[in-house]
Amino acid sequence: MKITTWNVNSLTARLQHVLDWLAANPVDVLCLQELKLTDDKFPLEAIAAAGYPHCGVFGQKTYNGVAMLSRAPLRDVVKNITGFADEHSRVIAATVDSPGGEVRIVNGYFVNGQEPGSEKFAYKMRWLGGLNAYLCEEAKKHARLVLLGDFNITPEDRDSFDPVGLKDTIHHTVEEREHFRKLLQIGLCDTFRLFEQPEKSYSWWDYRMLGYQKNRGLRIDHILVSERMRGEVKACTIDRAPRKWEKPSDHAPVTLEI
DNA sequence: ATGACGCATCGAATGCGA
Repeated sequence: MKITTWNVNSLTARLQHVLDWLAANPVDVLCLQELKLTDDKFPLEAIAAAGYPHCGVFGQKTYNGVAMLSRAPLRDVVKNITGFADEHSRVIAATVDSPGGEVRIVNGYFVNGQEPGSEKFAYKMRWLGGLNAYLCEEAKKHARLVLLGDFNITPEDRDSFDPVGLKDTIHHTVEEREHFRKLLQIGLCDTFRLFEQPEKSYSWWDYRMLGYQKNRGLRIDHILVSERMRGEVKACTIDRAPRKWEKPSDHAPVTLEI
């Protein structure tokens, strides 16, 4: 079974890329972030025609918005973080059957935070606190749990192209990394690091200043799995191919194979 | 230090991303 996370930076602008990518990579579940559209504008028909008739959609105008596209039915779809009031559409969770039994998938578009010390950064910290409490409860209910999405956090220095120059800046602060570590303490593990990976592996590159061409990137899109699933993980890979296409998303898709 | 690129917004200049 394959599950993918991809921040598409507007599904309106990226629908053809999504369809092209799915045609070449027929994964079981595709989790999207930054739809930047309302539910009524979600291209259900085109996505169903591509083989994904089961969609959980939590859209929002202009910003944010997440969705889960699945070949198999989704059960118990829950939007946002239970117990944390949020104006933004940032999280969607659902249960799907897999060969190893059912899996609970939580798909998140984590808060960016803009700048340490800002009001947006304070919101990021509150949001991460809410997410952690929510996942503690989800972990109790679901032995097989996947948390994936755009975390907007580099877990370690090796996940950034310039950990020295960018020290303590957004995505690199001690506070953000502490929150990431607290997710691991629930029993989740960063599946990308279960395997040998190329040096300087990133999932996002700035549009500006030839970021991709110079591989000036960050690894901020992650797939974590619960303790129970750790032994099932066959691979976790970043697909850089669509980042080379015309008018790409600035993020690459990341795929878990179990 | 700033801006660079891209996307969205009732239509142009601005907010936001990371």
